[in-house]
This record gives sequence, structure tokens and C-alpha cells, in this order.
Amino acid sequence: MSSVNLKKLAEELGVSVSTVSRALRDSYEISPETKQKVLALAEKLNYQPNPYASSLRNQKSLTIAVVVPEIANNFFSLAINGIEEIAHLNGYHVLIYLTHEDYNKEVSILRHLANGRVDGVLMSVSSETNDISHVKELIANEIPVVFFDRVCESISTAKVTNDDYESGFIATEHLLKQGCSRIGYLAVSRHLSISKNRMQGYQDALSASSVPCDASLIVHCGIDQEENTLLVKSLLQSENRPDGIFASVEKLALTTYYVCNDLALKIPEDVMVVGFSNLESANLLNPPLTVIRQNAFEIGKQASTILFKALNQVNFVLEDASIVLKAELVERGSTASNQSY
Amino acid sequence: MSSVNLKKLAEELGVSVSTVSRALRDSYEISPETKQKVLALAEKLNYQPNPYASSLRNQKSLTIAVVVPEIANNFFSLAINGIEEIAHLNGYHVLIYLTHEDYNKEVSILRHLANGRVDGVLMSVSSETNDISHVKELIANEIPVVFFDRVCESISTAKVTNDDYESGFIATEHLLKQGCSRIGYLAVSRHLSISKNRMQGYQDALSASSVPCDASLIVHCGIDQEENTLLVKSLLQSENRPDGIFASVEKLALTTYYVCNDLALKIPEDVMVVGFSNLESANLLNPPLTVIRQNAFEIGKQASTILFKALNQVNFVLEDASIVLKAELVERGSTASNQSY
DNA sequence: TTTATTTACGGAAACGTTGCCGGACATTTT
DNA sequence: AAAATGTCCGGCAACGTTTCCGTAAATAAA
Repeated sequence: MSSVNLKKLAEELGVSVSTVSRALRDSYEISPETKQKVLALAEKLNYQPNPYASSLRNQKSLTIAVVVPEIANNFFSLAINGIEEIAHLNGYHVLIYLTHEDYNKEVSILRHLANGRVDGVLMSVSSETNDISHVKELIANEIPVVFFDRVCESISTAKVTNDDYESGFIATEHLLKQGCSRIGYLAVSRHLSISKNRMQGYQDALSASSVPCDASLIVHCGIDQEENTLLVKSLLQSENRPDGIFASVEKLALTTYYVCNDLALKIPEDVMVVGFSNLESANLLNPPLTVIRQNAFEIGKQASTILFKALNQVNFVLEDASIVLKAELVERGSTASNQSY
Repeated sequence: MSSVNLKKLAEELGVSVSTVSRALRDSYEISPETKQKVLALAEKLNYQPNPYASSLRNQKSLTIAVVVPEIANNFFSLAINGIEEIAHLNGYHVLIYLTHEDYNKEVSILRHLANGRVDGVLMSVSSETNDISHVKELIANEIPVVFFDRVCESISTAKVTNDDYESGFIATEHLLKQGCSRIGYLAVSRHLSISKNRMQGYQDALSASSVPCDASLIVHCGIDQEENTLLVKSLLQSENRPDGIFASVEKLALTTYYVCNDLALKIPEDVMVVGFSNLESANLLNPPLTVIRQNAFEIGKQASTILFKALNQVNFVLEDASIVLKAELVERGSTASNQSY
């Protein structure tokens, strides 16, 4: 670690520490000549203020935390990309915390963050999270929290989401229009608002077309991919198997592809597939996957923009800043009804 | 931010600040009864030590930085996943910095990190990085640096890489074995060691089979994806176009797929394709992509394990800890020679 | 000339934590 | 009984930065 500090600069220049400090912050109390000398030496020695001393003194960390279930995931890595961009513009640093969909880990991370390590938190809750008192505790400690994508609806703070209900409706409607009559829904969690809202959209789209909603077509998937594969497999092997699948997250869309390969079911002839996805290669899959595309990068940008407003403005009301972004249905081969194959 | 600090605990209990501090660190100088009282109150008030005060006092940040070109990238997000896992085990926090392949950004980030914000740095250099004095400066400031994947070969520190030369050789050999005679190489940067090593493997594999190495088959791609698309397109439209493509990074393999779609070139009949990739969905592409699969997660884990050894052991020689991991060729439809289609 | 005002800087306290030093009291050793 | 040792705790300085306060010298106003 560099040992160039204010004291060293001060000694070298024969002035006091406070003069150096003020010169570097361009205070009006310091003469232009002195400022210039200080700046020159600081530049020469690559003086970098000790962030921990500054943070301690200013009670500001210039750091935010991003708490997400996983990072090896297109949606979250794109969102983090957007977050980092805005954070960098604001001169902030970004700490990453992964919950691995583990509720206890999430609690322990948030508990820890009450210590002032960060000035604010951006988070997407774990699929296991039901009790949300840990989030409330953090907010009670005056750390602003902005949710993105996976939000806690009952907590009064800013939330940046997609129109999950609408997306679920549109995706289901699309499958119906393409001729599906038995549509399976692959849910990712019983607790998550995204999963519930997307499912509500799915159910309402079925009702709107007077298609009965068969509970056996709703599969609640979990964290374990192997288990999920078995669940999807058993759905597609069932006597009265679905002719369409709506995967509420990318991973489950891929799982569906693998299972269909395995069972020699042809997409879209035997089963049509729609999935939420941000996969760049969705168009290159066999067949190209019809997706609900969320603008993950934009979600990250918007969420962090809101957080920085809260950090920079007094009396900023986080809850009022919530945003719902549009997701987009991109039709491709996995739901094509008149095959030219 | 929480206002529960040592002073508050001390006042509440009627003891001194130093007693509380020592009780919390389980010092032998404190009686069991006092310890218990302190611990109980700390628990009750969710006392979390101020990290900035601790860091300032201890001259240790318990934080590492990960500096990567981008995060919306399978390789890097998987590597970060591995890094976070090990960091968490060691009680460390992880700061993320993105260079966006921009040399100046990389310099400015590393300059900044000399201030002690982090105890160590894990990095993968930008494709534009040629001059490496900024890395040397950081190391001169006694911040240990461990490179992963994209290393600076001339800097004496730990490096965790794949056997890039070997991988390039094997991939090319595979294409030759499958019947290719004109193999294009899509390079990602003129400076990067991975690109150079993979290319050397490619060239040596050609030589080993007495296949002439045609310079016009080597395409140096850049950061701009549209430009890259045009470059690949012009390669595949050239009079004597290649019958095989070796993409040195995932993105360029996907570009090749898009261009082939566009030009109505069939893979593998017209052009075979091999690419470095960690794509989970590579097997679902049309056709399934033959890949050189790097274990990105493992690379991240190994690199951070080495960094923590350096942080925990005195006189640890970073350079001696370098590791070269094996990458694996996974043969799939994009290089299948006897078509059953 | 005396009294304000301005300019330019130094001193010192504070942020919260840690660890050295020292001391009061009790217990053990000579 | 005196000395040595042990137990348990408080005081204080230090980490590097920022800012409030004070002040000497220079200038302006009376």
C-alpha cells in the first residue's frame, strides 16, 4: 500500500497537513501558488487519498452493494453491467454479494451491511426469501435499498421491474394464438413476486380465452437443476402432456430444450416453447427460441440511477421512484405454427 | 448507518471502550462474566464494527478487487463466481471494476487502487493493453496482483491460465482431422497473450500437418461487434473462403454462426466451426457447437486461492504459484464430418 | 494612526477501532 | 511480612482525513 499521505506531502513542502488537504480540495483559503505546488507534488507522487480515512471522517463510503442470487446468469450479469456504469459515473465503487438463492446467506449479508460499509444497496431477492425482516432492519438503519427484478412488494422502497403480469399474459396469449391448448408453466419459486405475477398473467390469459387452467400443468421448480430436469421430464412424459411450455426464467427454457431432445419431442411441432431470456444466442438455438426479452442492462441502469438520486437528494422518496419497464416478445421458431421445415 | 459503536456499548454497560473491544475479540484479559455481558448486548443491538475504522487502524481492508474487461460474458461471470466463493470463505469482500476493454480506464482503475482500498487484485487485462507500467506501479505499491486468463506475461507474478497453445493446437488439429484444409482464425487482439498463444497453437498444428498457413485467413477482430461481423463476413465471402473457422473467443463463434446464417452457408457442410466457449447452451445451438471449454469457475477459484495465500503468508512468492489448467475439446455437430442429416 | 476586514495558513479535534502501557487489587511465592 | 506474579480493566495514542477555530500579516476603512 502506498505510503504517500497528507503528512508526507506536507513535510516535503514545508506546510501543514491542513493546508495540503485544503489545497487538494481547491479551498478558497489557499493561495494559487500554494495550490499549484501541492497539486504538482501530489501528481508527481501519485497521491491517492486513503479511502478508509475519508470514509471514517465523512461517514460516507462512496460504495454501494449489489446483492444478487447468482452472477453466472445473463440477466444478473447484464444488470450489474448497467449498475456499474452508473456507479462509475457517480464516482462510486461496487461491491458484489451472492446469496446463491440461500435465505440465510441473504440475511447474514444484509445484517453485515448495516455497518456502514456501503451507502446504499441494490438487490434482487433470493428465491427462498419469504420473511423480509432483514431488509426492513437494513432500511431502519437508514441504508437506502432499491430492488430490481425480484422485489419484496410489501416493503416501501423503490422497485425497478418488468411488467411481469403483462409479459406472462402476452407470452401465454402468443402460445394460444399459435395453437396451443395445454400450456405448462414452469415457475421458479413460490415466494417471488416475479414468479407470482408472471403466473397470474398466464392464468388470466388462459381465462380470457376460456381455456381451463389445469393445476397439474404448473410445475414449481427449485434451485437444483437435476431435480428441475426430472420435473420437466415428468411433465412432458405425462399422459396428457402439454403442447406448449412457458418458462418463467431462462434456465428453465434451456432445461425444456434438453428434455425435449432427450424425449425426442420436436419443438415446435410437438411442444412450443416460450421463455424469459436475455440470451444473445437465443436466435441460434435449434429451433430459435421465442423469448420475452427483458432489458436487463436498462433495469440495472435505472435501479442504480434511482439509488443515486436517493443518495444525493435530501428527502427523496424512494417508493415514488419505482419504475416498471416493458418487456418484449420476440417471436421465433420455437413457437412457429406453419412449418416450412 | 447504524450508530451502534463501541462507545455506545461501553456507556450502556458502564465499562470502558477498550474493555468492550477486547471482550469482542475474546481477549484473555477480560473476565468471562464481562465478556458475556458485552457479547449479549452486542448481539441485542446488532453491533457491527465500522469497517472503515478497522481498516484504517489495521491497515487492512479485507477487500479485494476484480478487474475485468466485461461482466456480461460467460467466462468472466463464471470466473467471478469462483472468486467470490473463495473470497467469502476468507471473510473478504469483492469490488468489481470493468475496463470495457479500454486501456485508459484500466490505467485509471489501477492507479486508484494504489490507495489501499483493496489488499489485492485479481485481473484479466483489456484487449487494448500493451504498455503494462500501470500494473508494475501497483505491484510496486505492494498490492499483490494475480492474473487470470488474460495475463501480462512479462510481469513476474502469479498467473492462472488455460493451456492456450495446446488448446489452439488441438482445436486446429480437430478441424484438420474432420477434413478442413483452409482454416480461418478469428483473433481477438494483437496484444493479448491468450490470442497469441492460441494462434501459435493454430499455426503449429497447421505446420505439423504440412498445411500452408495463409495469412489472409487470420482475421484480427476488435471490440466493435458490427465491425467484427463485417470482417468475418468478408472472410467467408472471399473467393477462396475457408472451410473451417476457429474462433478464439465465444463471441466470435456466435458471430460466425450469424454470418453463416446470413450468407446461407451451412455448418458444418460448408464451414466447420470450433470456438472457445463456456456457453451452457452450446449444445442446443443449430448445429451444436464444438467448443474448447475452459473451466472458468475453476480458474476464478484457483486465482483467488493463490491471492489469499499471498495475503496470508509472509514471503509467499507469487510467481511460483502460477497454474496452467487444461481446457477440453467437446466435439459436436458444428464439426461433424459424416452427416446423417 | 487606529480599528475593521481580508488573506493565508497552522493547530487540533473528531470519525471508530485497536493495542500498548500502566495500575489497582488479589493471589501466590520467598 | 515483603516481594513477585496474576487478573482485570481504564487511559491514551495512533491510523489518515477533514474541518472548525484561531491568528499573524497584509490591506482597507475609519
